[in-house]
Amino acid sequence: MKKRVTIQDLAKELGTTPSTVSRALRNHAAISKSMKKRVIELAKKRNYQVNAMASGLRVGKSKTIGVIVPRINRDFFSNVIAGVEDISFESGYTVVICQTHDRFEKEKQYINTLIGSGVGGILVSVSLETTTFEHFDEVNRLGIPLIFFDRVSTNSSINKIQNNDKVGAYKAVCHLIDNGYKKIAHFSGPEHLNVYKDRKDGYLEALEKNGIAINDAFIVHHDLKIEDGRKDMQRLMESKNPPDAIFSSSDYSALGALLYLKENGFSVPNDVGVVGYSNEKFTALTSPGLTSVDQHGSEIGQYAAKVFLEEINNKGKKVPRTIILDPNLIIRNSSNRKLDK
Amino acid sequence: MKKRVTIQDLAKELGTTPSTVSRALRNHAAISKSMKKRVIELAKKRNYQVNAMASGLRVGKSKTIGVIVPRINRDFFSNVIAGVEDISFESGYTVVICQTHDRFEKEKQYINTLIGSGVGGILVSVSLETTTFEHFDEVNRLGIPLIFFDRVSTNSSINKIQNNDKVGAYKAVCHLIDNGYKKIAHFSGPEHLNVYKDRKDGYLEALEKNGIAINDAFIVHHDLKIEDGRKDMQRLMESKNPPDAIFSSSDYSALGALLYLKENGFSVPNDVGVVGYSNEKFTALTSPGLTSVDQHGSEIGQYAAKVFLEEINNKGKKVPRTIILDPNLIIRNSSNRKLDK
DNA sequence: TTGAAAGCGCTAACAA
DNA sequence: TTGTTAGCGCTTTCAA
Repeated sequence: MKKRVTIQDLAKELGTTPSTVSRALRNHAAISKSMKKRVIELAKKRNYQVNAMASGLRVGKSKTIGVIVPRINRDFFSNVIAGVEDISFESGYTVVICQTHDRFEKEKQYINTLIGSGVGGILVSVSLETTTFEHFDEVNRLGIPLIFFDRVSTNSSINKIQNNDKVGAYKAVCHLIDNGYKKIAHFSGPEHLNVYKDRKDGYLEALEKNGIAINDAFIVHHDLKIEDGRKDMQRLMESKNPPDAIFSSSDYSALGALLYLKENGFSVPNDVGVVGYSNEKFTALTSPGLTSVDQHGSEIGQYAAKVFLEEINNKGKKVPRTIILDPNLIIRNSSNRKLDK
Repeated sequence: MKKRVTIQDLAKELGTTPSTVSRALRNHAAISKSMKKRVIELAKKRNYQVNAMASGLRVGKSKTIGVIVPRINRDFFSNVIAGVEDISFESGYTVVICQTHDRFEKEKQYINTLIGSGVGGILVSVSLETTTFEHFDEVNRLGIPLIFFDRVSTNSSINKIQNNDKVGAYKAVCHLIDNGYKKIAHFSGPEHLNVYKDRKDGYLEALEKNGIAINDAFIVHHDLKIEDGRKDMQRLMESKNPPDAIFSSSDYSALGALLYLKENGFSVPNDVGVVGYSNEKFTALTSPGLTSVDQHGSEIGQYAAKVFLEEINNKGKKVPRTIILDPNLIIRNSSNRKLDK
């Protein structure tokens, strides 16, 4: 169990000093070509690996980006992460992935851990349970670049990368209306999260614009899990006035609804239309395929990383950026009804 | 943009020294109760966060575990990660997740980055492209605990947590035979990976034990993606001697096969039976549901983290552990044929 | 173009 | 039970 090779070891072996080696390794302008060559060759030969803790301690931060997401096994978030990795890799940043499992406490802990580990910046999509944002104060106080994506803080003076969820929902509901559905219910999540609020607004606007009265009984708030969708679909279908379509803010509760309907003899899309949100991979595999809204995960991740790099480069200047993408409706058979004219 | 609070700040404010504060924060036995109380209270009040870079530099390593997986959006791997998080969290370790996207180069880079960042240990499931293991030499040389899981090195003197893939495959193929399938083809991955080799061995053994001749044309090696499964299923079905069932080492290529069959008028399971591997969530959602083999992702992750913690505690003593779990066959309709007697 | 020296924040051996 | 001191490996200012 030998010790790791340090800059000192290299300097000694080359008959020079740590500062020169350090500069050579980082391609400093003042170092001669020949010295750089010697240093880099020896470093490779000795399998030298820069000690990120020492370097980070010295410069006050490390070359890592922390990404905090609710869950990594959602296609949207894993696409975001891949997008972040693409961009940050080119600039020599390592991505540290943290999943909160939608718990507020976990989110706070990760923020503190990331601060403590000296991350260069933090990209975050907040947990379902997050209603307050004081835990980000310290990040700002320390001047650590902070970029929200998807589920963002309502504070306007922050960096955020979002989908236009209202437009996504609007497109989805108009599509249902175009297919002849008139009694469209909606599964929504906690309203303190912008994404669910905006999708609900899109739903409401689509109904209004098309002259369809809003029925409060058709608006259901739950945690958007498969079982939530199943249970609430059952409740709605067993009610006196059942809906003829469901627009869910999540593919998961849409899936629950779809499963309930199929298991109970309803035809989808003929009896009931179903539309989800996020375009999870499984939406292409259900029978019928589940219409959904694609959120450009990879692009969101790339933008988030780019905004981070901008912040790093314009250090000092604070010009919060907001980037909003228009999501795409992906039409599958769960909502594609043959209209009987 | 104020500086972060340090141990020195706390010491000054309390009229004591950094070492006392440091010890109090880590609950050192020699510090009085009253001092601990004062320190901890002030730390909380000032929102003190230990500087992991300074601490790590001092003790030679950080309280993080690096987990390297091929992809985070596979249910198996995200379950493993959740398992690792469960255990390591209790011991104050942070989990750093790295995905190689099945690239050897990425794997090497992450190993070096993790070494450089001073991780306490590394848990790894190697990439599809990994055929050599020299990139782990430095990890061992530095005495950093290294635990392989699922896709492991063939070296015997290492820690590894695995499923018994041979048994999993054996169960799957026997199940097909029990359902009357006689011409069972197999999709396999690169043979240098233990998991694919073992699953193939299980497949071969099941055929032999049941007196079914092995047909080399039924054994297909590819990259196990959806498109691979689709293409090779087409090739097999269009051949002179098509199979009546497929056992795939991956749910993804099994899905490809299933889609091809459905799109081309074959009945699954009546004409052709299909069994996959890994019990991805989507296997419950296809029509028919895809029979698959569950690999206990969460348990694997928990064991891996536990073995890591053991290594840390028995520092010096090297007693490589091997833990092998028996996977479960999850029977769904893609292989559940009504036998016509 | 290179070197000397200081110090980032923390921990631990040794001292009191 | 607490304090003093040195130093982990690196970067950077200042000097040469």
